[in-house]
Amino acid sequence: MSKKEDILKAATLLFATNGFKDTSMAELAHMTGAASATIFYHFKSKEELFLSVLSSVKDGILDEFSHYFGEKKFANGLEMLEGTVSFYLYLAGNKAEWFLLLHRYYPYKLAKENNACRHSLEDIYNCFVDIFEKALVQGQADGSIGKLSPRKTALLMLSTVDGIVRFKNCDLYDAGALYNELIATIRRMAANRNQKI
Amino acid sequence: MSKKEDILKAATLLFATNGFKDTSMAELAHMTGAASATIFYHFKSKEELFLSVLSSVKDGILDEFSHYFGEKKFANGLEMLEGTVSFYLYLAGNKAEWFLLLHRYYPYKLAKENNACRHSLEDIYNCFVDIFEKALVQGQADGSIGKLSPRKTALLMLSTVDGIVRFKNCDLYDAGALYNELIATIRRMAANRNQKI
DNA sequence: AGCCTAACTGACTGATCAGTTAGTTTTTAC
DNA sequence: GTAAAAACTAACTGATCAGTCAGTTAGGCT
Repeated sequence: MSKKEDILKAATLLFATNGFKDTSMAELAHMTGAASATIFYHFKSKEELFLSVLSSVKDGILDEFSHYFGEKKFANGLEMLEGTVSFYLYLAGNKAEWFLLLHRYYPYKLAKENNACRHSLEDIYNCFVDIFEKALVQGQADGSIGKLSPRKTALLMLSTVDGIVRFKNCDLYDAGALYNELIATIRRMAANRNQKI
Repeated sequence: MSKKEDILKAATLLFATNGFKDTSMAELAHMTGAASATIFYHFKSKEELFLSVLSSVKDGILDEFSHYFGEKKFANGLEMLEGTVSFYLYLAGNKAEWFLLLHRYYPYKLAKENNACRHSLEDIYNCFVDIFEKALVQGQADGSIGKLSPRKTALLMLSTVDGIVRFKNCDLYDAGALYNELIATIRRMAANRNQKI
């Protein structure tokens, strides 16, 4: 792996665990075995480094979801919905640093004045919401899911699942212990009242 | 108001909007018209100031909820549940700085090594979850809410509502536009399948 | 008045930080 | 082989920061 990639990977971890301001370029340099000037050779400023990190996280998330939903086939919309929740939780455990980063306030604050940052965040959240929405639309077509606004319900479901991930990342509550209830709740949220579920 | 209270109030706003590290004692001093040494006279360190802020936020939240639920009477558990969601959203708008602070990562990180911080956060989240749980238990008793684990469902509902508030605070999605859908979703989550809702 | 204490302050300090400069080493291309 | 370009670095800088110190001021009590 190139030194630039090393730096990006270490920076992702540091920004995720310590935040933007609490990550020092000296610390990052020491961690990667590079001189701090090397970091400024590859990334012109700390903020640009952060933007690169966020962009690579965006690429990672979009890749992961497109791979999962490219291979996996679902019997109906409700099953796709459950698959989405499961995969979101799996990813939040497997790539914890991505979600830690997204659960910090700094990216959203930066997004207010920086277009690149805003676009990365929009891509990420659109990816999340779109998949929930697709499952809901499919489920309404095949009858496994009841009548409701797909976009808004997708947002509410993302809110629920992401909230649980945040609770876990903040050490407030254990996500694993809530898994069964979460799936059951999502089913109830999507319930088609015309059939037994 | 005493200067100490002035400092605490301004610090709450600054910590909420800029975070811990990005709030400078000099800025806080200038904002309150005090010398920076005055802040250190009242609070022995920046961290202790933050703990005082968090503790006062905790007191504020506990007060607000105890007043609301002390006065208000509900016909049944389901109505209490809706009242809880509405009041949570109202408070998130009216006391935005409290929720901005709670949606930052710093408090949770500090909580891992500081008992006072951990206890404040526990008090706040127990208050939230307890009220949702109480509504669910009452609703199960009066038949307005179906059979489900009250504690876990309370957590999931808090996760949904708080997630929406976070989306709003991060400028991702508008909470107001989702209000009707949110209430409808909460009703579906709590649904008693034995009766029309 | 005199005294005590709590509230407050201006001026300072040492540490840390992001970023620069001027230069060296390594890789690439011919 | 060599020249140019890319990768890298040690040493430095100016700014900012939390926190200190040596005092001054204001108000209550006898």
